Amino acid sequence: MDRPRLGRRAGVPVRPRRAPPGSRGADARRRPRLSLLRLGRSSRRCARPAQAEGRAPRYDGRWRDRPASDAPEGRAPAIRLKAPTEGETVVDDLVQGRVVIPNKDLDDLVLLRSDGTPTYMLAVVVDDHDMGVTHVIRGVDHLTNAARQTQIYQALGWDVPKMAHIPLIHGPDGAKLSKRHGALGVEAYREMGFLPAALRNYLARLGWSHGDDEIFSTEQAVEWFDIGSVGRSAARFDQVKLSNLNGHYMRETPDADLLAAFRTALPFLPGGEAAAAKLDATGRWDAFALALPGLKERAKTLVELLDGARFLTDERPLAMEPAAEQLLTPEARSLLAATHQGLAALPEWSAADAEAVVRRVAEHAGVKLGAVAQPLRAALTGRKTSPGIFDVLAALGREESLGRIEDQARQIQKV
RNA sequence: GCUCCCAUCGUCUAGCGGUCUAGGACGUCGCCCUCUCACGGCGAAAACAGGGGUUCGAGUCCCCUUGGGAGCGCCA
Repeated sequence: MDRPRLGRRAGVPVRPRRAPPGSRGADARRRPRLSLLRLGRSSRRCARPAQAEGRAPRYDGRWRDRPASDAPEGRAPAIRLKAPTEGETVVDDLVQGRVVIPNKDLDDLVLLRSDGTPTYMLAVVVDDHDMGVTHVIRGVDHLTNAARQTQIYQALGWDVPKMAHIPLIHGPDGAKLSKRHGALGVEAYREMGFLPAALRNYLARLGWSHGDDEIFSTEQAVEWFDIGSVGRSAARFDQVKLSNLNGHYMRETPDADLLAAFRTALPFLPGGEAAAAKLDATGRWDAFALALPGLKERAKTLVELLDGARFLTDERPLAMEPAAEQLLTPEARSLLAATHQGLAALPEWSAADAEAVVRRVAEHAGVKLGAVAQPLRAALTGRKTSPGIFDVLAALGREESLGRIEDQARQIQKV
């Protein structure tokens, strides 16, 4: 099989940074191969003359061509690669194309520290070679490293694996993604209520495309993906678009599956623990399941879903949002009283039957449906917006619904 | 400073010399649907960074400018 073998992700160490001197790891890694290298050695202090001018410090090669016998006594030297000074090093990159770096700009990198432990550059090369890694895919920030590592491969006489350096993702403001600019771990996206499939879909589309396809499953992405169609320019992370995509996924996910996803994500959502406890204690999960179709239509994230479902666990008497309070005029309250009467007489409790009652109340009063539905929404949810009011009625159930309506209708007397 | 990379609507992108009066998606703005908010439907505004070439013909190829980005540790 010609399956690509990928090594560690860039930046993720596979072993302790510094293996204890004499440990197997460090030793095994430096003993046999280094004899193959053309080595330079260096003094401990590397000159940093140009720092003040803003130029990066480079090894000046002071020990490069001197015999080992010249080395000062009692000083542990670092071992550097004796890199070519002429010509150029070529990285044939699957994404970046043919990248040519002049050798004069690459200095002799350290292979072994003065304490004998290998550096990242050496370790990666040796490791990848030992593991039979065929493809190295990482961010463009490693492009220069690719050239340096290529030099090590060449010095060792090993085949260079295929390289692909993909663009970095930038923040919404165009600055590079940093801790301050939204560089977050996956857990953060879970806490924000994003579905894994939606996040994968969004991320896949960043810097890569398959014609005009915007929404595709992970399986399709795997099938379609082609490293060659990865672009070379950096993309900005757009959380609004992620949200839109997530909303799409929520709507498309079958209720049972979404419910399961919600339950597993709940402990990670802000206030989720408390909400879960409440849902468990009040036995309102059934109501939640009933309301889910209407709820998911209105939510872009699981966090919004949770918020939308709050009316299910709120307890009587409901706290009214100011906007909802305004809906409850004296006229509205008397309409609620009439609605309560009609609803209470219902032999069956269903969304359809409730709708018939409410429409009849509106008709008799000579008002539009909204004039009854809006106050009803306020009474039932304490808010100005919610899923369809008949679905709310159905989800809440007869007893709770009538109780909440009564709470508000009753206040007519007080006015 | 040196080296390398990038450049199409606000954003993600399609485009791989003629099919581009530049397509799609998110966002924005209208209209419709409607018990609210959403969803959905319809429609609109919105881009080839600038300048030189090459070519019968350039968003597509080359060069320069400008603007972004990355790298330049005995860090990974």
